[in-house]
Amino acid sequence: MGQSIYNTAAREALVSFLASNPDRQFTTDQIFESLIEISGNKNPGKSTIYRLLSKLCHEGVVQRSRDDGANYLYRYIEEDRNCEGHLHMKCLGCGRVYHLECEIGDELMRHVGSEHGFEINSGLSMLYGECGDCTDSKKTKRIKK
Amino acid sequence: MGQSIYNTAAREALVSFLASNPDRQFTTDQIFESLIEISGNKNPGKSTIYRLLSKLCHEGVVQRSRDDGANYLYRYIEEDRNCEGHLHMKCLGCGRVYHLECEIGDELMRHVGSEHGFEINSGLSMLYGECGDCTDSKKTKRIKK
DNA sequence: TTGCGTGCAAAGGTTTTGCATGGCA
DNA sequence: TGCCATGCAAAACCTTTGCACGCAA
Repeated sequence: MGQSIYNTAAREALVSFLASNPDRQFTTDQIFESLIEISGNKNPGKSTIYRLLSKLCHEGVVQRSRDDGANYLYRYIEEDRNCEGHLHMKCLGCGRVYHLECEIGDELMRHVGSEHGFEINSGLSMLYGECGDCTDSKKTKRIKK
Repeated sequence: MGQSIYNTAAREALVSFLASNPDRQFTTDQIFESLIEISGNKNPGKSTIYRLLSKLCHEGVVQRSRDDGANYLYRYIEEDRNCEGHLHMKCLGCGRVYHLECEIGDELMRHVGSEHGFEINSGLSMLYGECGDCTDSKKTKRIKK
């Protein structure tokens, strides 16, 4: 039924790149450029990357999403992490995704479910904002002026 | 400085359609088809719709966003409603957007800000899931079988 | 009458697909 | 050896833009 997966150079390069940045999302262009840096002149072609990303999504290795921006975003899903149960927050400054593994998140989902009749799918939901690192670096810049 | 706005048939048709569904998001294709139904053979062209939607976003009348899906989504912003302060939940079944104007949402944003250093932008954030109406209709269908 | 709005067609950019070849198991 | 993967180019798709004409104010 399911097709077998071949371990090729392109697949390995892509997965290892994404896996080394598990809390970041990348556009396809960012992926292309990064793989050129890593693989040199033997980098995989664009259609290969598109096809691999599509397969990895089906395999549950990678999550595809989209901002308000133009293009798709891909993020590696850590194997030992079940992201189904908690909410995520994405920093609009640096693009990092933070896991809200905290009682307040569960509480919100429970409350919304029981009081408002709305069952939140935490895996698909995303809160956008600015993380502490980015807020701090902005402050630093402001002081420097 | 700012350009003046002309009240044309196309603009009126588009705004009145979106305004009559303030809690729904539409793709451009859905908008095209709806305007054809409403306006008949004198419906506005696609480029006009695209240009109008772009202008309406700048005017703050419409909000543009994107799901995991392929295309842009547009939603009318109710005039008497300030959506900056609260979170939104979108039903994956019917596409409606619900406003979480509730203490628990504020609490989560405060907590995340003070405890995790992450400042949530509520206007851009979206929680996905299934609303009560859709859950109920599923149950009904199940019983009917 | 002025300047914005409109429609058509063409261009632009991203993603997908067809086909012949290459490579893993 | 049998499939799957790859690369190139072409196609498909959504969105934007140029240009001439139409229309609101």
